[in-house]
Amino acid sequence: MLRISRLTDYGTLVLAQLSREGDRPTSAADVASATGIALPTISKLLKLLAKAKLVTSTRGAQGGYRLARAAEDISAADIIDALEGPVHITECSADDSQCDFETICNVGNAWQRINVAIRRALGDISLSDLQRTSAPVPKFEFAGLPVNVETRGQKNVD
Amino acid sequence: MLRISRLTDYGTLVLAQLSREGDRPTSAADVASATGIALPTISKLLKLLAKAKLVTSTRGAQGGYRLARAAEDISAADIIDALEGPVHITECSADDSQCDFETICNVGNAWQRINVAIRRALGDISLSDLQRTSAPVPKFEFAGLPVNVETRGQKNVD
DNA sequence: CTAAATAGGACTAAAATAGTCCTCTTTTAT
DNA sequence: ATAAAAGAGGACTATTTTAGTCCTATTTAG
Repeated sequence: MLRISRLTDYGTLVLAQLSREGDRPTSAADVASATGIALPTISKLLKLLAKAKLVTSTRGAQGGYRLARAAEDISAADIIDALEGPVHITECSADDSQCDFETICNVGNAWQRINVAIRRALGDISLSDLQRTSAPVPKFEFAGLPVNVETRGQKNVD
Repeated sequence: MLRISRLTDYGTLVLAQLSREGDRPTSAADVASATGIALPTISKLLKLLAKAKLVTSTRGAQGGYRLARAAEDISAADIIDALEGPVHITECSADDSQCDFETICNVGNAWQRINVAIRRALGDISLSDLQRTSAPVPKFEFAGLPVNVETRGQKNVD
């Protein structure tokens, strides 16, 4: 649950790689060999990322891709939006959804609001944060009580 | 993305319904008619919720289900765990996973740590919070700056 | 003993996801 | 000019996940 797709995970690797390459265009093939992910998949990812304006492309020989802006200015939410499209935490969070249980549904919009909260938090985490091994992780608060997440030593969080 | 399955959404409705019924056992059929969800589906859900110890069951005539503990003591994370099982935000967050890119992977465990953070936050939201139409929603903080989520007026959060 | 329930699990259908491939266009270098 | 290197765009297939249904066994109240 609360899962990102594998493509999004790969996409993060791809962006991190481009970030390391700096300003020169890097071809999809180079990214593929640097990451170990199959070229067609990399290619697909880069096209999606380009469409989302997270990377810019240069065609032709010596062409390739590079980050459209600094790694600090690309958020986790940007990456997710680019690669997973407009998906909602529940079906009825969609604007045009026809929730059959609307009149019965007693949970109101709580899940949706949780979704908003999560997305906001993800908007504050940058690609460069993701790249740091000891990335600062968002601190959550609920009802005024901060929940410190930095507790380590738990390997499996289920 | 960051999606809960439809079953989890239904499951929340089911639990909310049991919460309203109070202490007397309610049959799957009654929950079905109260929520408008098909009986086989309700039945499946209640079995999963029972296995996860969120509801207790009484067999036989006049039997049914009731909440195993107060709505205040059932968290959003509990519900998700019960209905979605041990799923991780990325494949390599699983304890026993064999990540082929382990040596290359430069994103470290950031996504996993984000996952921990989100789950922690969800652990602090109770079923009774979910039931309140104007449920308090978790307040997220990042790098010391609180992000207030209560901004309304945005219909679609993509 | 019978009817009302849950328990458990097998099974099917539908949908989302991942991954591959093909053809076209653009650009650089010779 | 032209060939080669690259991205653009999209169609297509296979796999996996999810949702939903159904059947049979077991338990318990009356």
